[in-house]
Amino acid sequence: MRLVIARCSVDYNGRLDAHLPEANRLVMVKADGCVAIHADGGAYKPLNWMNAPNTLTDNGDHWVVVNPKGEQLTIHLHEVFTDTSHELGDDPGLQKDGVEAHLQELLAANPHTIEEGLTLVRREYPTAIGPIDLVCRDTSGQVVAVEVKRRGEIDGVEQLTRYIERLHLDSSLGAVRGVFVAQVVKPQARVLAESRGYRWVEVDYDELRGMRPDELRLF
Amino acid sequence: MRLVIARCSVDYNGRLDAHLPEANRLVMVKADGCVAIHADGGAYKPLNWMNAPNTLTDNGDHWVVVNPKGEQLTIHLHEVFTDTSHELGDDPGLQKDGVEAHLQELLAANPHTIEEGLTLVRREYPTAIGPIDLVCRDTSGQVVAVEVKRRGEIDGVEQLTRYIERLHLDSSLGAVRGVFVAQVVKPQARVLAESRGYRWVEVDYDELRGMRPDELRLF
DNA sequence: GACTCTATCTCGGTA
DNA sequence: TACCGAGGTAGAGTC
Repeated sequence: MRLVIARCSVDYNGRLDAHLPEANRLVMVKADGCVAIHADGGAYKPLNWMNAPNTLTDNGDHWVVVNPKGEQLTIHLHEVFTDTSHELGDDPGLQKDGVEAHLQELLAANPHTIEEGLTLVRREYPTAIGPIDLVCRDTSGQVVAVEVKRRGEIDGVEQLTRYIERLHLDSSLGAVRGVFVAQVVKPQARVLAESRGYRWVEVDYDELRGMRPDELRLF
Repeated sequence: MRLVIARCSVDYNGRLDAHLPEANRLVMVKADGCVAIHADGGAYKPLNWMNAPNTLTDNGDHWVVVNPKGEQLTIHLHEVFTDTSHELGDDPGLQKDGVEAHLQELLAANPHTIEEGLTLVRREYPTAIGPIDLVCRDTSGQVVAVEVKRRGEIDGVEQLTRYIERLHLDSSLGAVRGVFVAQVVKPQARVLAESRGYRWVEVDYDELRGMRPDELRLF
């Protein structure tokens, strides 16, 4: 990793055009070739960047970084304060817990928390346009398509709509009902879900995590 | 900006739980307090981070960063290789050109480029499910809902569909027609737009930019 | 390679 | 502040 502290100006021409006036910044070049220009604030996102794969040409007072798509980043170095390099080696990577996949697992193990009497038919039910998070049956035997989100927003309802359209093509399933499940369902998503005739349900992640899968046998 | 190169391990507990095993990395602390841990690869995104506002407690061999929401980042420093600080000062910020907002402005000033005789009723027309980019009237007086995208893809057509559904609830507007506008309309989006009965139009950004708003008086 | 969907998305705007 | 939509979204997984 190469770290350059410099007074610089930057131009990006690619998916859009962007310009950075002259100022002091950090230019970071990683081992995989990707380049990022950081100001001394503004979260983790750099002001400008170019991801790998790319080619960096060092012309002394300015660097030109181009990628195979023809996007171009030009860094003018007006004054270099420090320029250091460090060997970091490979990274073992991040271990995550608590993302949507986990929520979906918990709900698959406890479908009654979505709706009393609901039983799981299949998780990741395959369709031509992608897998449906959960397919269940209710107490009356009707098929219920469930879309799970961590945060329930409008495009999740669109997703559910596409899946239900798809299931309706399969006449063997009969009428299919939709349920939209999330930790939080946003107002706009509620309106849209209701207008499409879907129930929406908010679930508590921590409560679910505390449950044993066999709790459903109590019902 | 403080830059620490160190062998470290990291734990994040907040919106999810995440753990980074011991390895050599860059720890970046910006003037606004935000912290980012970078490996020597993997684009510009850090492995772990904590945005401002937060408070950093330096306990020597480990740092604890907490934010007002109760999220917590713990950085264990097993071996520090370098630890440098740099005064960068404020950044003038990025100037962007060519984003959707700009395209929408240009089209609002020149609705006739979407369709001859079209006149603007309102930009960012409010509905319960979000604002419609442009609402216009055509020469026959019919209301036309316009969705503007930089890149015309399928979800833009879905968005337009939702808006038109919504406008149909308002009987005072009469029948509403839809037009999908983008610099490039992808094949799948064309098909979907046509099947829903919407026109789609590709516009030239550079040409629009060269226009004066008063050009529409010529028509 | 193209498509789909998640994300500690980030970021900016607005009510 | 919360909510909503755009993004040079990036990145992972699947087909």
